[in-house]
Amino acid sequence: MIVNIDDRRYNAFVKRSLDPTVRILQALADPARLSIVRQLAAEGDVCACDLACCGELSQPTVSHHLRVLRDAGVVSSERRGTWVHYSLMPEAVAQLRALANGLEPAGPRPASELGGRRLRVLRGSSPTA
Amino acid sequence: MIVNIDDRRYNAFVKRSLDPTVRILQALADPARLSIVRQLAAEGDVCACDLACCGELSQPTVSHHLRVLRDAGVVSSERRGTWVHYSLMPEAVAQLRALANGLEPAGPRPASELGGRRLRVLRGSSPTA
DNA sequence: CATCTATATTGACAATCATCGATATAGCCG
DNA sequence: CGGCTATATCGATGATTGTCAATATAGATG
Repeated sequence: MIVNIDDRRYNAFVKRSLDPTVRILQALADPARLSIVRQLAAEGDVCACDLACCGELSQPTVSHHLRVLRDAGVVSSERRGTWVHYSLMPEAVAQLRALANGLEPAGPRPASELGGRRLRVLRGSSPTA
Repeated sequence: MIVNIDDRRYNAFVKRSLDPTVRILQALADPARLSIVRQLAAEGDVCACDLACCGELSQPTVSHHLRVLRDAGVVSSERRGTWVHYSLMPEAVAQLRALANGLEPAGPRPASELGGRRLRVLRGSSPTA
């Protein structure tokens, strides 16, 4: 495979598309989409035509947001006749909760435990000292 | 104030910048920034020069990400001599946890309870019927 | 089949973003 | 002061995104 971009950009690209937690966060990081997700959480199973954000955004835009959410695994869709009903995927919520848990007060620990390395060897004393 | 954009775009703009939860999600929705935040959660108080992502990204890019995180209230910074130490803000984690809690299994409820409205009045039977 | 409604797709466009190199600022030390 | 290190800012650039109007698709119904 021949790629015309340098390794840094390529690594950033791969990283961006692969981490499922980042995919979920990206899907939620929009006011309209977060609003949709909140409504789905509150009402459980909502027809696309009943989404509140429809009042502010055009129909194609809402459809686009729903696709982003589905592609990220945040919502699932089911066709019922003419209508399409959307619901929140519990796995996505679990993933979000897991993230919040993982960010919880691990508290400061001596850096020596963690084997951290820095860019260059420093002359003076370590900043952690 | 004279604005040259239509109301929809303006509302979207206002919404985007105001909701603090969205601001936090936007800050976290990047592989490099999530990696930084995870390292801060694990190590508690990290000098910028000890951030692992420094190995993959240029120094200005890391600095940019740290600014985004600080502007969103996700991290705080403290200068110690030559170095700047970053740490996670507990309020941001709490906000994330609150979001996950709010998205928890509210379960399906009859739409009539919620007073939902739809775009147009339908001819046939309601999709929720 | 014809028509209507709900939803999705396409194509375009402006805005935002992630990234970098170059450069500036700030603190340490000899 | 002068050089060195750590960090921030600037300016540019290519990629991504949010939005819309126009159009297409799909199911129901007459």
